[in-house]
Amino acid sequence: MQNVLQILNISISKALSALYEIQNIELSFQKTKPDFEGDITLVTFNLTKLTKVSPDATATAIGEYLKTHETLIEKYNVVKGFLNISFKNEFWLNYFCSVKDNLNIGFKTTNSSGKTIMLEYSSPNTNKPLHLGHVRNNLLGYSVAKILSANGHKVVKANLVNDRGIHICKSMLAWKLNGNGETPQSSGIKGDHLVGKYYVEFDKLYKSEIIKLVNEGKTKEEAEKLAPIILEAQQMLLKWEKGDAEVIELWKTMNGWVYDGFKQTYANLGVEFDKMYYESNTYLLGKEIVADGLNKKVFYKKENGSVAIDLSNEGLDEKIVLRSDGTSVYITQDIGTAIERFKEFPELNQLIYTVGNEQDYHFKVLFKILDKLGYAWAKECYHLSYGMVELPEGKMKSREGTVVDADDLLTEMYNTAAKTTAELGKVDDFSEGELNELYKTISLGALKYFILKVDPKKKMLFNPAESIDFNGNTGPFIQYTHARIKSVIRKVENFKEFDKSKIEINLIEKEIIKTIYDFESVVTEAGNLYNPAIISNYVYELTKLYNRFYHEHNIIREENETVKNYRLALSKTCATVIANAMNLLGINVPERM
RNA sequence: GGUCCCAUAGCUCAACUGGAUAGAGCAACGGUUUUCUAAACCGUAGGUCGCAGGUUCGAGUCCUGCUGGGACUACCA
Repeated sequence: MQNVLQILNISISKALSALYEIQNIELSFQKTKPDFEGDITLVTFNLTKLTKVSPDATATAIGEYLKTHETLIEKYNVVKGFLNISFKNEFWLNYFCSVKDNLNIGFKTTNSSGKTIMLEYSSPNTNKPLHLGHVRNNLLGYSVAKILSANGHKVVKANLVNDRGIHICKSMLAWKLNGNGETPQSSGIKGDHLVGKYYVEFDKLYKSEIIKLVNEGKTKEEAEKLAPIILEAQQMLLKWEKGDAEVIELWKTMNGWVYDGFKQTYANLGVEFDKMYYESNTYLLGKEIVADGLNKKVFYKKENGSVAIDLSNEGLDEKIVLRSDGTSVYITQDIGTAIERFKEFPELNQLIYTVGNEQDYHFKVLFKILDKLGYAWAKECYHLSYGMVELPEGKMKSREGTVVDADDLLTEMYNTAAKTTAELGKVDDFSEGELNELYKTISLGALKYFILKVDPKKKMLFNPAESIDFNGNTGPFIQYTHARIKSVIRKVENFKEFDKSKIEINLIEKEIIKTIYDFESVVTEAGNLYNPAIISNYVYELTKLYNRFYHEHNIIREENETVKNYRLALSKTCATVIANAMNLLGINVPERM
C-alpha cells in the first residue's frame, strides 16, 4: 500500500518539473475540508512565485497533469488556489481490503524502532493518598507509554517513590503521638488514607503550637521554626538518616501501609510499572558528580562552602547543587539518578519525566546542568509537563479539604456507571461478576477519556458533574459505539468475503475509510508530541462518523449480499480501530453495554 | 522585581503547527425508534479567536506592546 503523500509528492514534483522546470520545492498538503470535494488538497500559493502564474492557473495545470499522468487519481477541482485532489475509489477500496483483517492497525511491531525510552510517571509521596492531580499524571504517563510502544519503541515505565524526608516524618510523628497504635487492620482504613490522616493530624498540632507561640509574643515566622513538634520531626529525620532502629522500623511499617493502599489504587486505575525506584535508595546519589563537576569547573564553591552553578547566561539563575554543610538538595539527587539510569540501561535513548508544569524551571535547570557536565544524552531528556487540574470552585487545596481523592472518585464513577447501566437495562442477563467488570470498564473509560482528551500542556477544569456524563464526547459514548458494532456483527453467522470489484463506495463510507487510513499517522503524531489528546480527538471523530453511517445505511438488513458483507467488514474494522485507539488511552472497550 | 505558561460560543474543549466559510460536546429549543443497541442520529440558535499594532499572498496560530489569570523564582521536595 502506497502512502498518499508519497504518491502525490512524487507526481507533483514531476508535474512542476515538466510544467515549470521547478525542482526540489516543499509541497504543502492538507486534508480537504468537508465542504469541498476531494481527498487531499495542495496549497499552491507558495508555488506561484516560481510558476509565475496565478494560484488558480498553477493549481489547474498541476491538476490536469495529475489526471493524465497519475493513474490512481480520479479527478480534481480548483477553488481559490486550492487544488483538491480525489483518488479513485478503487484506491481506497484496495487500501481498506489491505487492512480490514489486521487486528493491529496503527501499531508498529514492538521494538521495531530500536529505540529504548524510560518514562517516569506517578512518583507519589508516601505521606498521603493519591488525589486527582496524581490521577492526571498516572493516566497521562501510562497512555504516553502505550503510545510510544505503539510507535515501535521499547518503553521502561518507571516510578520514583518519594518515601523519605521531612513530610514522611510528620505523619510518623503524629501517629506516634496520637495514634494509639492504630493500624489499617484495627481501623479498617486503607493504609494510604490512614497515613494521610496523621499527616493532617500533624498539621493541626503544628498549627495550634504556632498559635500558642504567637500568643506568647513570637512572630509567625519564629513560631513556625520554634514549634516543638516541627523540631521533633526534624530530629526524627536526622535519626532516620543515621539509621536509628526504632525510627526505621516505624518508617517501614507506615510506608508498608501506604504501599498496600497504592497497590489497590494503581490496580483500580489500571496502571503499572516495570521499574520501581525509591528515594531512600537514591537520595544520596549525585554527590560524587558534584565533586567531579567542581574539578571540571562546571560548578564552583561559594564563600560559605556551598556549591553552585551559574546559569545566568542561559537565562536562568544561579543554582545551589550542594549545601554548605555538604548535604544534597533535590536537584543533586536528580542529577545522580539520571546518570545512574543511563548506566543501568546502556541502551537507553531517551528519558522522559512526567511531572507537573510547576516544575518547568526545575527541569530546565536539571537538563542544562547535565548538558554542561558533558553528558551527550542530556539532549534526550524530556520533561513531559502537564497543567494543573482545577475544580469549578478553584484550585485543590489539601488544607481546605477541597482535594478530590482518587479512591473516592473511582467509587463515585463506578456507582454512576452501575446506576446508568441498570436504568438502560441492556445487560440484565449479566452475572454479578460480568456486571462488576462492565461497571469498572465504563467508569474508568469515562474518567480516563475525560482527562486525556485535554491537551496535557493545558491546565484542565475537572467538573465532577461533567466527568460522569456518558453522552456526547465521552469515553462511554465511544465504548457504546464499539459495543453496538459488536452487537451487529454477532447477529451474522456467516461472515463472507465480498467481491470488491462490485462495490461502489458511498460518501460516508469513503470518509470512514479515509479516517481509518489516518490512524497510523495519528499514532505517530501522538507519539512525537507525547499527546494522548490527539488519539482522543481522532477516535471521537471516527466514532461520530460511524454512528452517522449506522443511522443512514443498512448493514445486515442490506439486501445486496456483496454490499452487506462489505459493510460488515467496514464495521468490524471500525471496531478494531476504536479498540486500538482506546487501548492507547488505557481504556478497555466492552462487547456489550 | 525577573523568567515562563495561558486567554477561542453561556460552560468544557478542538482547529492537522501559517491556509478555504474557526469546529465538537454540554446546556437551550425542535425533530427521529413496530426496522441492525436511542449511552444514538438530524436540525435551530449561539463567535470582534482578551485588546492594539506589526510581519505576509494569507494570522486563532509568528513578532511587539497592553490587560487579565496562573506557575516558578529556597542551602524545600
